[in-house]
Amino acid sequence: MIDRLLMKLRARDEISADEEEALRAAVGEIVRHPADVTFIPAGKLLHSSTLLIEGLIARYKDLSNGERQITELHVPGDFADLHSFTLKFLDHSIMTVTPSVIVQVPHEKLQAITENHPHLARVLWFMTNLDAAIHREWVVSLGRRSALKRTAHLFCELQLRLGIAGLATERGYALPITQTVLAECLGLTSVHVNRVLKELRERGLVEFRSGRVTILDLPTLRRLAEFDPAYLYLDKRPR
Amino acid sequence: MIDRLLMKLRARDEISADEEEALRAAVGEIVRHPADVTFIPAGKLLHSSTLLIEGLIARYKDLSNGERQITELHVPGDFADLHSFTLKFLDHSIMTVTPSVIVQVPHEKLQAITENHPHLARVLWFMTNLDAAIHREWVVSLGRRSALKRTAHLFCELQLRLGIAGLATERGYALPITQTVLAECLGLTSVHVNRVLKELRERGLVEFRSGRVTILDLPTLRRLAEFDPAYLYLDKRPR
DNA sequence: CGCGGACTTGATGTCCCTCAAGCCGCGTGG
DNA sequence: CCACGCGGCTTGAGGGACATCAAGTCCGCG
Repeated sequence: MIDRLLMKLRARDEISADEEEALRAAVGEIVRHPADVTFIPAGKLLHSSTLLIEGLIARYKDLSNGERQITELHVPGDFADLHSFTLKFLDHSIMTVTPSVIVQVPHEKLQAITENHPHLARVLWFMTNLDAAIHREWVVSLGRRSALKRTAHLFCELQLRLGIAGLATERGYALPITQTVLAECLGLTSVHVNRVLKELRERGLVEFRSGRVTILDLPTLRRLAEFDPAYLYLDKRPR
Repeated sequence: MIDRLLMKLRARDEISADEEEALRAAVGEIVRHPADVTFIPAGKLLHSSTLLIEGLIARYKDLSNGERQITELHVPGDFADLHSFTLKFLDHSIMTVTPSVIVQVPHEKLQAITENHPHLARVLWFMTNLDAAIHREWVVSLGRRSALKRTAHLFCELQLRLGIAGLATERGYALPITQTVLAECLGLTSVHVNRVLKELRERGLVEFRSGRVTILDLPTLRRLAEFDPAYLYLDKRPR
């Protein structure tokens, strides 16, 4: 059940059998949500963190004019709100993008981990810092990259992150989301996302159709996006 | 020396005398840097974290065309790279924006804190999560707010964050940076920042001149920016 | 006194938004 | 079985926000 989490962690650091056991012992029962459900509203007091097992979920903020900005897209193996352990409530909401399977990890179990497994605690801290690194890359994309490069960059990021979880190859991956959701990630309108997707397709770089990303030319796609995976910290050194 | 850090922490949680002592014992010697110096380049292996005592420093990423995006602006009392404790190296660089005074906190001292002061460790973890929350708000600004609102929002954010450190009032604060640096925070050109500043001034909301932000009408400024300070977590509850 | 960096302003250009229409696939119900 | 509605996708025309290019001003400093 926590296999994808372990894959994600072990892509960055050693996790002992003992630590693995501690993680397994920490997870609660399985919960299923249909698509498009906000299951954690901003500001709500939280007592557990959400580990995504299957599906796609998004962190987002609403604006007064009804627009929405997604601040991070989560893939299986991600903690969607590990940071709620120290924050207690969130400044943003969390919704399912596709039908999803999650498990809850009570904060008291996390607390126990911080007390009994200092290295694992550091790894968990690292995971929240990894989210922050992803945020920073999105800041750069939104601030300085054109719509085309920004979209290409997101496809590159998801290819790597899903790849770690065993859910993507160099050829592509399932991404069953609408162009509107994509637009909410990219700070664009769905109309413009549509035009950008057309151009990426016509350039022979990547195709996004019927819930699937098909990568046609990864090297060129990465060059276009100026994609440097360093921010995903996919090296293995002690944390 | 770490007074502003303590102010920042105590705006969010109780810090015991014991914990205060542990923090004081952790800081190394004082270092001074002139303005506009990158003292932590991206990718460099780090063995200590940087606490800003005086001045302004920025986290930023360079792009291939020579442009730059600042991902966070740090004020006195902020750790600029507390996250390097778990990341080991950074995905971005850190530079001084104004002449600055910093102290280094060796990672081994942070490690000792995590082992001997679990609550303080949680507070430090919280601090890195607070940075992530600020990143998210910048994502929202860059993705969905107009240049005018975005600029107003940044002035509101800095007013609060500097206020906690005792460096701002409701009337304004020192911000000795150029319009170009402001533009690098806001994902704009300095030319357009200039026009935006003019409009904010003419609307009677805020004035930015000769290194100082003078707030003329804080309530209206906040309303324009749709500024909701929840993301700065300025309530006091146990972490 | 002259130089350079920061700021300011105007003219023009472009990227992306807005508005609008049409299409397609799918589920629902007569 | 087809009509219809609806959400998602697609495309065109026009507009607006911000970028680019280009001067020119202001001011501190050697």
